[in-house]
Amino acid sequence: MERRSDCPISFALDLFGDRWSLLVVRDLALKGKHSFSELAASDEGVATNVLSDRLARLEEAGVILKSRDPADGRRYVYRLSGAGKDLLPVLVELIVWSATHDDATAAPASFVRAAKRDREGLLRRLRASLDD
Amino acid sequence: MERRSDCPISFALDLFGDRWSLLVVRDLALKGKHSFSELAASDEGVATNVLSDRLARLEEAGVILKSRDPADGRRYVYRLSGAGKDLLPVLVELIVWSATHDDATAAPASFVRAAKRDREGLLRRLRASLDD
DNA sequence: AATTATAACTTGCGATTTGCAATCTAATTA
DNA sequence: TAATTAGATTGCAAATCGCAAGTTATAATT
Repeated sequence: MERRSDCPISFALDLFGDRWSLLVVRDLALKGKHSFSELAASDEGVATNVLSDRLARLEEAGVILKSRDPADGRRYVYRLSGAGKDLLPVLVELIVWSATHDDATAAPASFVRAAKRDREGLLRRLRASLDD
Repeated sequence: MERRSDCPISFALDLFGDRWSLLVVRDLALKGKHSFSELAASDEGVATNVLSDRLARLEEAGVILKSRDPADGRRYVYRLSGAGKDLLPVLVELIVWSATHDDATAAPASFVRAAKRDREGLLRRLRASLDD
């Protein structure tokens, strides 16, 4: 992907400005998914070629790490890198925005409340849950 | 656009999960642009048909407001709605992420510093600058 | 050992979306 | 009234999409 300008927002959109990349990050960050087949089974129904492409892009961009599953050689384990974990604040803000402006959203009320009242604490807890 | 699931992140991506929508929001929120031709002149070089489509989508979604320019009947004035202004935190987090993980980014250091040290204050100031 | 099943891709293909250039309409200016 | 400008539309090649089928490697079953 060619970088379109030196704008930081443009840079971020060059990496994950599409309808799928941040869903992969969401599943790794918030849903405890780690394998291709788990990621492929999302509610939104990613096509496997698209998932494969996004995983490769995100790995290339240093957002996710890919390693073999020591327990099953057919599997790979996908997890967030440091840069990937740093996307947690972005995810949280997207959740808050949708929870505020979309009536039909399924964001847990407790999550949204925590995001508004104790953002730092929530982020710390989310980060900690990824680090073990 | 058909909604893919009831997930709040998915909902947000259905609205602006592409390479251009948030650049339009950026230009309205942070660059003081208000007309089609100003938006079309962005560094990233949007095609006018794409810009036209994104403006229509964002207006339909209630993120931007479109009104005639009282001073020039050929022009329209585009500005952020309340929901659009609520995207400021998302933009800020994207800027912080890119500033942290992209060496070539052009994010003003003072902006990034403010975002990290006094997030609430920065958001308040940005919001205030949009409300007049 | 041979077969069957599973995980992660990859390929093929029609349909949609994109970017770019060339219009087009309406309003303004000369 | 002629030329210019703003915003949007159209045509078309190229890229990307979703879906289904195929491929390769590993694991489980018989």
